[in-house]
This record gives sequence, C-alpha cells and structure tokens, in this order.
Amino acid sequence: MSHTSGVRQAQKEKTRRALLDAGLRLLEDQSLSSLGLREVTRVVGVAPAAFYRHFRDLSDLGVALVEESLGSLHALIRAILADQIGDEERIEATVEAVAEQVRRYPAHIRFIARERHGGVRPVREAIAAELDRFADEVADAFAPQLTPEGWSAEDVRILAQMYVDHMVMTATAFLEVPPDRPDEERRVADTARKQLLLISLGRRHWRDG
Amino acid sequence: MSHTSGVRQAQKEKTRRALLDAGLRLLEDQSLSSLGLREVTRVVGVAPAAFYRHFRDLSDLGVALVEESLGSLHALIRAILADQIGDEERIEATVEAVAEQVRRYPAHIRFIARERHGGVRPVREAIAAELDRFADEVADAFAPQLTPEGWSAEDVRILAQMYVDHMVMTATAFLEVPPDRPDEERRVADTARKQLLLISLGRRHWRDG
DNA sequence: TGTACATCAGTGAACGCGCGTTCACTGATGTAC
DNA sequence: TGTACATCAGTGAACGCGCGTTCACTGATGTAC
Repeated sequence: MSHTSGVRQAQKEKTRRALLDAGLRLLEDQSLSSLGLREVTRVVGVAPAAFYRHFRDLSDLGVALVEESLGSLHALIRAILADQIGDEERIEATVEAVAEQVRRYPAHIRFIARERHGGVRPVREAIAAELDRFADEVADAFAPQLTPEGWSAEDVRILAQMYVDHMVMTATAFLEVPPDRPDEERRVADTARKQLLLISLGRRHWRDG
Repeated sequence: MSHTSGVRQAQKEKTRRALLDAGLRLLEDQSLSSLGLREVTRVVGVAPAAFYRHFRDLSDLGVALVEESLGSLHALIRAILADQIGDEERIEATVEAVAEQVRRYPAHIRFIARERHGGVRPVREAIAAELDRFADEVADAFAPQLTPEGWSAEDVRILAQMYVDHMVMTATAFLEVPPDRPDEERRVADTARKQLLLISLGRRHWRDG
C-alpha cells in the first residue's frame, strides 16, 4: 500500500495542494477563464510543465476547487438542518454559519459566486450539480414537517431551492462587505435574517393563503 | 450641429454598435476578462487599432454593455410597478415580463449574470449600481402601501431588494432552459410564481408575525 | 542489510502563436469663405 | 456653387511579450530479491 503513505506520494500531494492554493489566491481578482497556467506555477515555484502531473488543464483544477469549496459548506448545512430547533433559532444559526464560512474561506466563496455563471462550462456544471444536491438535502429535512401539513413534494423542493439560493445570495453579500466594517456586516446579517423570516412567514401561511 | 446628423458621425456610430454587438455575441460563451480586443475587431471586420476610436479598453466596452443590458429591463419594471393591480396579477405580469426579456435579449441577460460577480471591477460596480437603483425604485413603488401598515423605510427597502434579487435569479433560471423545451420553461415560471407568492404571503403577515 | 532495476514528479529548453498597443498614413467628410 | 484647408475614423505594419504545450532528461523514491 505505497499509495497512501510513501514519501513520494506525500510530496506530490503537497505540490497539488500548493497549485490549488495558488489558483484560489489568484482567482480572488480574476475569473478562471483568464487565469494562466504559468501564472499558477510561477506562484508555486515549479516549472510550467509540472502542472500536467496534477491536472489536465485549468478547468480541471477549477472543478477540484468546486468540490473543495462546497464540501465544507455542505457539512455545515447538514449540521444546522439536523438540529431540532424552532424557526427563529434556525434562522439565527443559518445566518451566523454563513457569516462564519465567509470569514473563514472568503476565497472559496468568491470563487463559487464568480464561476457559478462564469465562462467555463465544466465548472459551471459542477457548481450547479452541488447546489442541486444541497437543495435535495434541505428538501429532505423539511419534508417530515411540511408533508403532513399538505405540502406536495414539488412545493417542498421549491421552498428548499429558495433557501439555498438565499444562502448563496447572503454569502456573496457578506463578501462585498469591506474588511473592518462590522457595522456593514451586521446590516447584511440583519437583512438576511429578515428575508429568511419573511420566507418563514410565507411558509406558515402557504396552505391558508 | 454636425454632431448629431453628419454622415461621418453616423458611420462612427454604426461601427461602435457593431463592436458592442460582436462583443456581446462573443460573451455568450466566455467571460469579459478572457475576451480579446482583436477577437472583437476580427468579427466586425475592422483593424484592431480602430477599437481605440470607440473605447479605451475592453472593460470600457463592458460598462457600455451594462447600461444597454439593464436599460430595457429598467423601463419594463417601471411599467409593471406603475400598474395598480393586485398581488397575483402583479406576480403573473412580473414573471411573464422577465421571461419575455430573456427570450428577446438572452445575451444581455447572460452578460449581466456572468459579470455581476465577474473578474472586471468597473463592470461589477456598474451592475451593482444599476441594481441598487432598481431596488430604490421598487421600494418607492411599495412605500405608499406599506408605510401606512407600519413598515419602516429600511424594511421596505429590504423587501424591494429581495424582489430585485429574485428577478435576477429567475432570469438566470430561464437562461438555463435549453431552447425548445417549453415544458422546462413552464416549470421555471411556475417556480418563480410560487416563490413570489410566498414572499407576498410573508409580506402580508409581516406586522402580525 | 545490500544491490540492481523500475518508477515517476519535477526540469528546462524550445516551439509557434496570437496578443495589446504604437505609429505615421490615407482619404472621405466637414467647414470657411 | 466652387475651392482650399481641417478633421478624424479607420488602416496596416511593426514591436516586444507571455502564453500553452512538447519533449527528452534527471535524480530521488520505491520494489524485488
């Protein structure tokens, strides 16, 4: 089993990580379709040709970044959904979790926001697929409560999609807050909470509206 | 007043339009930061240097495209807001208007969606400024009804922003429908209407929630 | 443990190519009288 | 209306530059015995 423990393997993995990190860093001020392969290898300090030992091309690296970027968010959402808590606490927890995620991984979030509708199809498709899986999970978490209230599966899914879209929107709103402006950050959080509350109110009155 | 009527002036304007159209067309499958100046002039059939008679650089052309892209949408929204009609009819009219706009100007809408968080700052800022003006207008249209109900100006503005964001979201959802799939298009419209209805229900119960 | 051979991540030089920008120019359009 | 000069949108050649990709290579790591 030299595959997982060798020195060579570990060094290769280290270079791969460095390429991903350099790519992500460079993507803070440009989009994937204008990122250069040589630019990435220059930051890492390896020869341009070394890139091909790890990725077929830059869109391949982009897809790897999608998985990494949405992976942590995914785990986080699942944790919030699992908790059996009331609407208002859930809203509070969701907005705080999104804020924290943006604080910790701003480059990942920016990458997703930028490339979601960006110029590189495989990356766009990877993001769309991940966000769809998100919405499915949210729908599964809502179904036990809403189905007995008379909600159809389609309507539950529509609501779930709205939550996911709102989360992405909120994340990008946090991103646009300049650093060291906690007042603006609070305003964004406040807006997000109110919007979630509005959706929540709509949901409660859905069947009697 | 040779400025508005001369033959020379008219020909210059024609070339400028051709550059904008070529740019927009090329931006259907790539993002602005990877678009080439020579690529644009090649499509138009002029020398690369001719570009500089019309725009300083490609991000300058991008900003011009933002104004053009959001201008027509702007007029359209104002028309919907001006009509004194009920919630459900307004939702119907809004979704249909967005669908029609996407059918007519798909490239413009795609451009906005792509560059809203894209890699070119001046363009991002132009889009953000235009969308903010949208939200202001929507807020102004809602205020007369909501203020007497006890809504604060901030909350009206938050609601307005939610509508604008939802419209952009719906537009991009329509864009992702493959051509000649009226069934999928209907599904997107249905989802958009239900989401707007949910927001509308939330709004009605805002003050007694 | 020691030796001989295999693997393969990273090198460095080379390639052809298209890019953005500059410049002096041309010739049709515009203006003054 | 006709003439002489000014303007300026578009030309075409030239420039230096960095790009992505290829290739045979090197030398440290891994494997078999």
